[in-house]
Amino acid sequence: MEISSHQSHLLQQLNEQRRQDVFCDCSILVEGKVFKAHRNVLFASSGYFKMLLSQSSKETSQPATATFQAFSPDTFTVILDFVYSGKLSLTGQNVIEVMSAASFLQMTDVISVCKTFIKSSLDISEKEKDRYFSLSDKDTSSNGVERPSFYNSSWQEESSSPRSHLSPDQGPSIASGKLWNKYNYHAASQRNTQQALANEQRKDDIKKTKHLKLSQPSEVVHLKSGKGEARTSNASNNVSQPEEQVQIDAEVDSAPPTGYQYGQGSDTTSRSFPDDLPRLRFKCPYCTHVVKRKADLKRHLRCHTGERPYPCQACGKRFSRLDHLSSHFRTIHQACKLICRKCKRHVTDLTGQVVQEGTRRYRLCNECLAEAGIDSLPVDLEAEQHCMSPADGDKDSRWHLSEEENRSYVEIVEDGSADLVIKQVEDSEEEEEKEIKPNIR
DNA sequence: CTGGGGACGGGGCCC
DNA sequence: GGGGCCCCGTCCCCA
Repeated sequence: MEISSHQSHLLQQLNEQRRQDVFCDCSILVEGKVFKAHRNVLFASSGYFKMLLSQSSKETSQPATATFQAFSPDTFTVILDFVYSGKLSLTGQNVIEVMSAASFLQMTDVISVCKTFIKSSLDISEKEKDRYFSLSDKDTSSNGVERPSFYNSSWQEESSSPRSHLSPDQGPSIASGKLWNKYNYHAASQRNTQQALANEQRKDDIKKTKHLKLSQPSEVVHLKSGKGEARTSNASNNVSQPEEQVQIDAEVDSAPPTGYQYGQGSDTTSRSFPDDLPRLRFKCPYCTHVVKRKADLKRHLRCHTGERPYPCQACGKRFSRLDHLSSHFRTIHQACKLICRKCKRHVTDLTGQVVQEGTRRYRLCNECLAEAGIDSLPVDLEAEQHCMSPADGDKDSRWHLSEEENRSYVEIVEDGSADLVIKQVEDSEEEEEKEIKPNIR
């Protein structure tokens, strides 16, 4: 017979004990603020504490102490409240730091919840989501491509040293292995619930995976994109992880590095920062990347979550960043490069024309145009209309041309290629920008 | 095999 | 502080 209320009652009691400092045998110092807790509870809730406390378990007579300055007391309050109540008080303001702290403390459940929170908070209109998902649905069943896992190494890098002497074969400690499996489970289930990624995404993922497998910089530590991920993929080869971590942090905390220790040497229980260390960094919970601004982290997180909130209205391709979309749009659909695609010569409005191929546009100089013999072909408005339609057929996301632009069109369709259209260059590029930009959001 | 084009991630700057 | 934009480096694909 099972009494369902027992667990919550027990947790309530423990929480009560914590509040009243009864039987608390553990102190956590976060930026000067002391939190009291029970080592049993911490041990059961956090991979970090599990490691930490198992390390100091021999000295149970001594009250355990941990010091953190990697996150704020407010953040730790949220974490600790979760530990003792199962309730996570997330807000748009604290989610990044809570996730970062959870990552440090190896609390995969919290990370998962934060992830979900961030996903749902990302500024994606429902319409776009629907579009995205309808695109993705086609491919859901076949989306068997495993996305690279980044947390594994993050764990190992952040698991400050007690187990770092393990040989690569041994992999993470038993505890971490557990966590890792659990995390995989979450990641997989989340992937299912958040819908599969579109074809394009899959392709990118495959690319990433390939990339990860190819890159094996085992010693050099970079904070650059790709490298960090590559390193994370190389988790089995992590004998030098602690050193890397130190190097990363030294690099990250460009402010006086002296006195800043993180997971090295025997002092695994504390991280000492200079008091005046500027808190100008946001650590990615998935990899070792650290950025200066929260907005940059938000941007960076998309490369892990696969979020692509910016669809190209012309071809349907989705981008994780608006500037990449803009760049793509200018390059592919606006023929912004004043270079003849064939002879690579500089072209102007007078010396060249814009050629359209499907939704793609580029420039050709008049000579190459004549050479190609496509200046005497009939106009095919229907084909033009067709190729102007967005790839996914979303009527609301038409990418239109300005009235002026349409007026100035001289569309010529090449024989056998219904998509080839030529437009006389007016080079009202600034106007094009004005006209089209609002649509690319 | 190689070079070009495009995608993409990071950093920095400006507003 | 955040968004937008630009530049740069890297990677991948393809002709």
